[in-house]
Amino acid sequence: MARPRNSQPTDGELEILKHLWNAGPCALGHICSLLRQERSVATTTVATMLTVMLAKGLVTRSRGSRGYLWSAKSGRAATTGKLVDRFVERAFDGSVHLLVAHLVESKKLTTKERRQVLELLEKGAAATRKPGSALADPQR
Amino acid sequence: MARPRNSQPTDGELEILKHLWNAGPCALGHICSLLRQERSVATTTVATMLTVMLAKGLVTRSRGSRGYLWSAKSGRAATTGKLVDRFVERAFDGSVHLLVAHLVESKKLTTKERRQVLELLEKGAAATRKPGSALADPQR
DNA sequence: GAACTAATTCTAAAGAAATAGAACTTACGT
DNA sequence: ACGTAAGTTCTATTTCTTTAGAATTAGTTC
Repeated sequence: MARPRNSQPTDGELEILKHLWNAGPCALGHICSLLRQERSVATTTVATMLTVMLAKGLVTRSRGSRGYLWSAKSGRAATTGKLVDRFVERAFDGSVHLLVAHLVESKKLTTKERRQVLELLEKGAAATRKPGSALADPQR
Repeated sequence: MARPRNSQPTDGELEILKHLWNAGPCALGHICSLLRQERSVATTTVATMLTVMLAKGLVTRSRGSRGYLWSAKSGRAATTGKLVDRFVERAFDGSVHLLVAHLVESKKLTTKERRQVLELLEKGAAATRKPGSALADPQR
């Protein structure tokens, strides 16, 4: 069987994935119009990107009325999780705690956001799940 | 006047910056030996990267006994902050709150880390909260 | 001061990413 | 059924990153 070829999406690929997550399976033309809400792009450019993404295992496709319907292969949460993992590895030497400390210490969180985070932590701590628990598995 | 050319460091460049942050101004050879703790790399490769980084405004250099001494231009915190900004923009459409929510909801934070985050938040938010708030006790 | 070696600069190739033109296929509407 | 527009595939260019050889410059050492 073909190796999964576990590549991370590039910036452009991520834009496409976001639209696919929002809209579900799309034809090429629809993806193009979604992207064109932000910037101009040729149809063939998007087609080439989708082909690359197919080879990378980021999208799947099924026959539609005309051509294919393209879908994201992994869900938003799973993909985002991998992106976070990679970023933490790259910028914080793998320490999530360092990232969170940075966020909290920087001015990036408003007072309101801080309170919302506290609430989230409260909920999370209430369940007191030990590490390794199957809860919140991003692989969906 | 020369535009600052405000580029983000690539993965390889970030590795070099990390070493410069730790070690302070270094000669080329020293940077190479630091990098070679992880992987093998030719001296000319590192030299080329440093030249590119100089053009990007990521490093500065001053005359040393032999050749230059290279230094990171911006500190760790400032650079990391920009990296976080960019990542949040890219993966979470600019919402730090979404990133934090993801971290809290995923299993990425251990119970201990969660408590440490709470403590950090306590410090930061202390001014805005009323004494005796139930939020102060994560183990409840 | 001659040899050794660190460092620099120049050149360049390979790979990834983004871009799109050209040509071909095919479904849809009238 | 026939043309148009959508979709695909192939090819190709540009830019960026990583990589490093070759040639050169210049301290260090003996």
